[in-house]
Amino acid sequence: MFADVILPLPLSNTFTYAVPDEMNDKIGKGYRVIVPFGRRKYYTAIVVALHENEPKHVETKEICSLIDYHPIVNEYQLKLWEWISFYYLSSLGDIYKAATPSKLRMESETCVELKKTEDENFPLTSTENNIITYLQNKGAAKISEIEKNLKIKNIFPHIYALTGKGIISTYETIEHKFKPKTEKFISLNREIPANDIPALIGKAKKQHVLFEQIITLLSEKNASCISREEIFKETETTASVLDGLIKKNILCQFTKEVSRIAPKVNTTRKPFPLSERQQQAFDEICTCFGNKNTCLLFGVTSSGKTEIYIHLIEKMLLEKKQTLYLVPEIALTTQLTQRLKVVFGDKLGIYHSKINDNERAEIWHKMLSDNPYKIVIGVRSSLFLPFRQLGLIIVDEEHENSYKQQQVAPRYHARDTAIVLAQISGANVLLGSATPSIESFYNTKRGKYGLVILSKRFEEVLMPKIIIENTKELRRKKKMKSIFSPTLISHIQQALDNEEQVILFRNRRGFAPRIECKLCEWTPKCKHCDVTLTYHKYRNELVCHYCNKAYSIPVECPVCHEKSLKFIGQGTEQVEEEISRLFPGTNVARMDTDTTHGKYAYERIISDFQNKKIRILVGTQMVSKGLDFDNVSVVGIIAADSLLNYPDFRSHERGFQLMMQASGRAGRRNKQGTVIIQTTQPELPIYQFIAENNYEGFFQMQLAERKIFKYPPFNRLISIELKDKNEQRADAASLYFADMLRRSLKESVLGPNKPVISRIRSYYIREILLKPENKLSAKFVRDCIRQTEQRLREQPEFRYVVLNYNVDPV
DNA sequence: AGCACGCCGACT
DNA sequence: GTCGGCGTGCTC
Repeated sequence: MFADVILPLPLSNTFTYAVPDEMNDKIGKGYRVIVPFGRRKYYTAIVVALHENEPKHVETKEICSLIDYHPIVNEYQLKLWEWISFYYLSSLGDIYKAATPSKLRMESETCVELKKTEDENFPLTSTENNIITYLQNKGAAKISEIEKNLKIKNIFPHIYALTGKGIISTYETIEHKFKPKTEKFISLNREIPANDIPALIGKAKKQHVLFEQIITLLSEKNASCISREEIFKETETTASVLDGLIKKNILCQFTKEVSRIAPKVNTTRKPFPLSERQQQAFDEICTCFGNKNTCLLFGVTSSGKTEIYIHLIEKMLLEKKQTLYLVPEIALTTQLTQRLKVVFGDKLGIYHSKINDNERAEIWHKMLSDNPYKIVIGVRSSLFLPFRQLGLIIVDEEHENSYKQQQVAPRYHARDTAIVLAQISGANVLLGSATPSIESFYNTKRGKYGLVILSKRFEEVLMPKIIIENTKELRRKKKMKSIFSPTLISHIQQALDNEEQVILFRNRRGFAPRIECKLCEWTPKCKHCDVTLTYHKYRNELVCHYCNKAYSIPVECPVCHEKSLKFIGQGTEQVEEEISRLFPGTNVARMDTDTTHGKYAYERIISDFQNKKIRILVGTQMVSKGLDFDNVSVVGIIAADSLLNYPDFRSHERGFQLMMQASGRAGRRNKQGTVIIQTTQPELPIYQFIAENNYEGFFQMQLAERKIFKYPPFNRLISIELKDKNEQRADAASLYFADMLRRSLKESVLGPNKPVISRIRSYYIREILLKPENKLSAKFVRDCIRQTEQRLREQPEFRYVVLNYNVDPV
């Protein structure tokens, strides 16, 4: 028998291995196996097919070992992988890597050991001697470990040389990366009668105290054992006192496997009853699922969407089906998870980027077990978990661009992938948003998705008042004394006087977007990327936001030697500084990627703001996402133009969503909030739509534009990126590619173009944009692309040009 | 992706 | 002469 397997490498094809006879009746689809690949590497592969067709032209190797007794990836998942690979033009290996926790994929490590000591017949180099000394001290060691500890670059030739001389030998080890977590537990020694204990402890006072405390703790918990950690937490004792009792055999210590994901608290409440309007929406959603797969819940901010989700999940539980609740990375806050946790307790699993890999593996195993999570709340990648009985996928904030993986393959969109996963597993999808994406709303218009609307805020909280400030006019009249308009300043003052809070937006981090020479307008750029550098005041450095390289501030202009350089534009840092200057003594905090690096930094800022320790919060888009504050009365958008001026057809959609979401932060019960938008182009229709809270109008305007310019949802979009360190080669390859592609896809091929940022990390980039009409089948378009890729690779000079596809870029 | 192999320039 | 860098090719 032969098995086709997927390897965790960016290779598009599967590889065929011979199944050893003794594995014949144990192996199956979705099982993990260890296979040799290449000269000396072993990988964890996934079996995707079993058959009897011996591959021609290549000799098969044998599978070394079978890891599982049950499939670790089910049929539904493999189907989903296939679809992603096809639709997003990515390799199965990349998908396998993105889908599974790395702890489930062990890899081989070559170890070396000493066979005999030095032989005079062979003189040794100094590096070789170092290796031998290391092995004499350590015994056997992994090659990677020697390489790291002795700081040897490219160690393999040395290892070969030593093997050749017969001094060392090598062997392979495969490490199980996933280790269950263990903790040390303490219990009483039942064999000693309670009466004897005081005598046994003798005159050790602290031990007496501790012993009594442990007895109390055990009876409180009604348990027979307690972890060491907990003893130290609950009492004032030290390890030596505890160990004293263990030594006297009064207490027993043992190791126990514990779960990393076990919930610490487990209180549950019943879901709150729905309001009349919520109940109506709930019923409409259920009816909609009767004849449609997907439904869009269009509900303004704080209209109580979450409570409706909770009731839908409850319904799924009754039907014994699982729910996946997808949220954008940034929105997965303790606020939301706590709210679900109190209702669903340990039926709920949480899956996001900050949990470590051991926890991920544990969640995966739990999903495979007989008692899987009934509900998983998670980010993009939780789509890949092994659900068994998926009934519902909720995609909250469905318009969020962060649902699309952009940087690395597979570049999939979680919302669209969720819809496919639901089709495969017979589930429904509920999309939720206050500002739906143009695509999704269009899909409701043409009847593909159902639509349910919640137009009132929960408990009659008023929609905020929106003021559009013309900063160009104000500047001309010399009324702008800072980066804030007088109206904004007076509103902030008023809010502070009323003990209310303020949020200020600036869609750019750093102090000033760039610096410029006063005389010749020279601007410093990154050496490796084609972008201007951003000035960060607190670090006193210029930083490239593409590759993160930092530069020191130039003393003078290298072109004209002028000594004075000026700052152009304002970033969040400058907004923070200005506000502190204008309102001295007020607590101001800044939230952007620079201030939220630590593990809890983000949470800390949020909770400080909630506890009103912070009065004014300055930040990038981060502050607009999925947070509920009940005391914010003023939201200021400092430079709205910068949201709209991107050379991208989606910039207005994004700007609209961002400003609407930001407005949603303002307002509290019984009091209308105020949103102040500062712009130099108040005449743009988008501002009118925002001020009137008119989504439909904005949607119609966008739709008309997209139709004219052939953008989604009327045409599809695939961006093809070609990269090379040699600019001429990048040019030639992209021209060749575009010409070849035009033969089959004609005028839907645009470019090649030099992108706005045409060089990143020393790679020259060219972009070809494909706008195939909707009537062309996805298969036809992808076949054309794959064929063209093959032609390109047949040209020797283009073999190593880097090629990336981005299907449905956002 | 890794890793080997082969070619080339540059140092003890 | 050998060390280390980089281009090329292959992995069932």
